[in-house]
Amino acid sequence: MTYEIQTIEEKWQARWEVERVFYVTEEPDRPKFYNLQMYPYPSGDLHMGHLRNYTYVDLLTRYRRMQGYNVLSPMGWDSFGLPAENAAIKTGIHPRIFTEQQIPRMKAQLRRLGAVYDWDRELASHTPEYYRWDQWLFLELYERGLAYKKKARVNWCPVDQTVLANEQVVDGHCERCGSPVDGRDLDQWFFRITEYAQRLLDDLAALDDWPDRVRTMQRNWIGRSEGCTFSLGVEGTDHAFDVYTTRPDTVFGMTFAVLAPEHPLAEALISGTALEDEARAYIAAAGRTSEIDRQAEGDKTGVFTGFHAINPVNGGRVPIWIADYVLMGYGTGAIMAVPGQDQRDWDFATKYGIEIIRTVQPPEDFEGEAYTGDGPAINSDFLDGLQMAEAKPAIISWFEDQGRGVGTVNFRLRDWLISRQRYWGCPIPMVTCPVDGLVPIPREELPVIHPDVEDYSPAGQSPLATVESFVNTECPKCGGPARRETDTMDTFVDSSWYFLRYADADNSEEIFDPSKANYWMEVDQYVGGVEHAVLHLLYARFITKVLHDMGLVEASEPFRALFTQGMLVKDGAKMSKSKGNVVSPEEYYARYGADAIRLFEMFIGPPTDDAIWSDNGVEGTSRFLDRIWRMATGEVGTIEDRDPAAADREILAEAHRMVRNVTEDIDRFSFNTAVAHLMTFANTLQAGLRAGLAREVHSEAIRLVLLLLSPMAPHLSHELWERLGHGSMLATEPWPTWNPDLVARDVVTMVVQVNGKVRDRIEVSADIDAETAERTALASERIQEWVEGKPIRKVVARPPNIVNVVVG
RNA sequence: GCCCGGGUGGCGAAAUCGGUAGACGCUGGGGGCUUAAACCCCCCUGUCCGAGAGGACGUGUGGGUUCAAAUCCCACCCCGGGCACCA
Repeated sequence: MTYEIQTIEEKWQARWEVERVFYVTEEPDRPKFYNLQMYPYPSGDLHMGHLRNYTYVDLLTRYRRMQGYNVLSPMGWDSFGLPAENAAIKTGIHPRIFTEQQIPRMKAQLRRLGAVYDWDRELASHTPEYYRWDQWLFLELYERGLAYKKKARVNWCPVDQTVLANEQVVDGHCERCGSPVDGRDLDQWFFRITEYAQRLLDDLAALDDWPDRVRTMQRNWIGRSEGCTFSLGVEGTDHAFDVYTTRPDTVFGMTFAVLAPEHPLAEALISGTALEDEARAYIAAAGRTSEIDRQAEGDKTGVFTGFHAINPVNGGRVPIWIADYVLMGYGTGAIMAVPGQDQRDWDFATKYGIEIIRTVQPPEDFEGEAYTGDGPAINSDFLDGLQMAEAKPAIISWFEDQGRGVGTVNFRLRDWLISRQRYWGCPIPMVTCPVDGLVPIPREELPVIHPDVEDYSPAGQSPLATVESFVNTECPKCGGPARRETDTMDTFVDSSWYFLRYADADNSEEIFDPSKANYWMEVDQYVGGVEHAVLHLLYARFITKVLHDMGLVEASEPFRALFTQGMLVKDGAKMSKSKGNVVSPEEYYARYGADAIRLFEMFIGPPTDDAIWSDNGVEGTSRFLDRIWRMATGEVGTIEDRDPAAADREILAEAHRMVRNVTEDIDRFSFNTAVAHLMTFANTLQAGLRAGLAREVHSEAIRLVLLLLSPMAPHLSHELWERLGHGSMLATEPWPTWNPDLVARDVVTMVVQVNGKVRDRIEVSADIDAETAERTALASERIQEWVEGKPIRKVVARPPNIVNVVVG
């Protein structure tokens, strides 16, 4: 080893910190760049997969800094949550103690990688200084009617013993622990995200620096649909119920109607009838089944109520059924069933022998299933002959004229359930008073600190409920005895505004100073995993819009550009502690140093793709860095004190091409090819040095290499920069520019094809015109051999790159 | 089922606008340096034919458009992800 990696890395890590190179304040006259990674849970140990992501962000921080931006790159901890709590249950150690042991370890590991942050802005969501503003935010939402408590069927994780938001249920299983989720009816707190559904949908359109994939996922999750809600009367009673449909044009084909088992009318209708027992048994069975078990498509069940509804368009009698394929939580919890035009209704009708009427003309030979395609309408009276796009507005107008229905919009997005029956989260600042009902804690009493408990184990209710001194309190309104809310908030509440807090992390008077937030927001580049596409990223957009509406921040979207990095894969699985396939960086730090690891992580493949870890890849980037060191320090070839010759000037031109290529590649997040361009130039430079290189060209080439390398391999670049006598700190140097005159080529290789196959390559002047190119190509002996004896049909010349001769 | 991605050497990959397929790196092979080894340096490394010059083939499969297709169009196969009884 020609240099002491460990010593150098420690030296520069210390200097960046001591000289506060990456600590920033608002400077209104400078362009700012807010560079942010999703703040991590402080798990303690970083593996190679984490390092990849931290390196991307650090690279961008350093790159934008050199480009002259006032770069904010803060770091903090998503420190509430289940891992600390589960550790506490096992060991009895307080989650706070556990968490606060992990944080310094994580910090040390980030420093070890050479990642730089403005640590003055460090925050941790488990601290009262932070979560008092969660509570403040909750109260603001409560007062605006955006936080409310209601009894609802919720997703219950039997292992974690807590409720989950819809977004946290994946394939019917708990997103965290993977166990199957049950249904439960509980009194829970919700945030009214549905009120923002349309805005959350509309504003997606402007987020064009987000991956389409994420935008599509959010669009689907929000799930806007346009249709019609109309009322069905129940024959022989005063009852009526609303149904929602996206296909009102098929209303003439309704042959039955369905109520969800939980629909209030279901109980009212069956009560006291002959079918009562059977129907009640069905409803009870459905109630025990979770929504997940109900999702067995094709195996639909239901029970007839004995009642009929009247079709408003033609007075037809249709039976009313109760079936669990209709969900109470969407639309009106009741539907008109049109088996001819809807496959689910078709399946149900077929099973129970219900009549099927087609109201849209299916293609010839189409039978045996519902036809869901476009018109023309048939069997539909005044709609006959219309296509779907004409029939829908026509029938909606008819309903509206009759006063029986109205065009409506529905969203699949449900309100965000934020209550959690767990200890290690932010307490909800509310009390329940027997006199005054739900009463908010006054703001001046915040934060509501959660007390220590004996037992962290969840038991169907929050462990906080076992602490009498916490639960029993006074009503802030009447002073009488009252009970505190013992649920805590979903940790996604913490993470839905932390990026605003970074703008003003120490503020003890307000959640943040709007003028500071307005300087830094929006986040210019956000980096994180795609797994948050409909969780964190949707919640953060929602809360940002609420804070915008409160007048606290001008931005109505939090993240201008989003970059979702791929995962690191080993042995066919994502690198993770639970899979037992993590590669610890320690050994690699010791053998190759942080720079070689960073460079390999950048070189391994496209950053948005998953990448497969290979043990000897670091070897390659380490060799490259060693070579740079030797070339910079004059250990390779000969450096000659003379004026540059043609060969030297060509190497300088190549250096400038490297500057252009690397810059353009970093700008388009193609870090792997940026590294490749540095390697390509190193090969050129090495050949030049072996042949003998003019000193001034050597110096300039090395200067450019170090500037370009510094965001990726900062330690080695800084050390060489200093040793070569530059008095400045490399990190604060301006990013290099390239000279277009040098980059331009005088002579290029022109490819000559015959019938599309490459037959010759000719060196030509770069400004060759089409006619000369054609003449030159045809003059080539090799081309003449291929053309000989055949008529030339056509010559396509695209100077200076290609000429294609078409013969025969 | 619907909606997105993707499929290129032994491996990771590149090809930014339809214009030299395989840059760069890894692995492997040959050679140099060395008493020897490591490091380092040079050469080769898509498949097939050929002593070589060179030629044929080649980007999941089958068609098509074009002077020219990894790239565009149609159909299909496979892999990954998202949504999924949302009326």
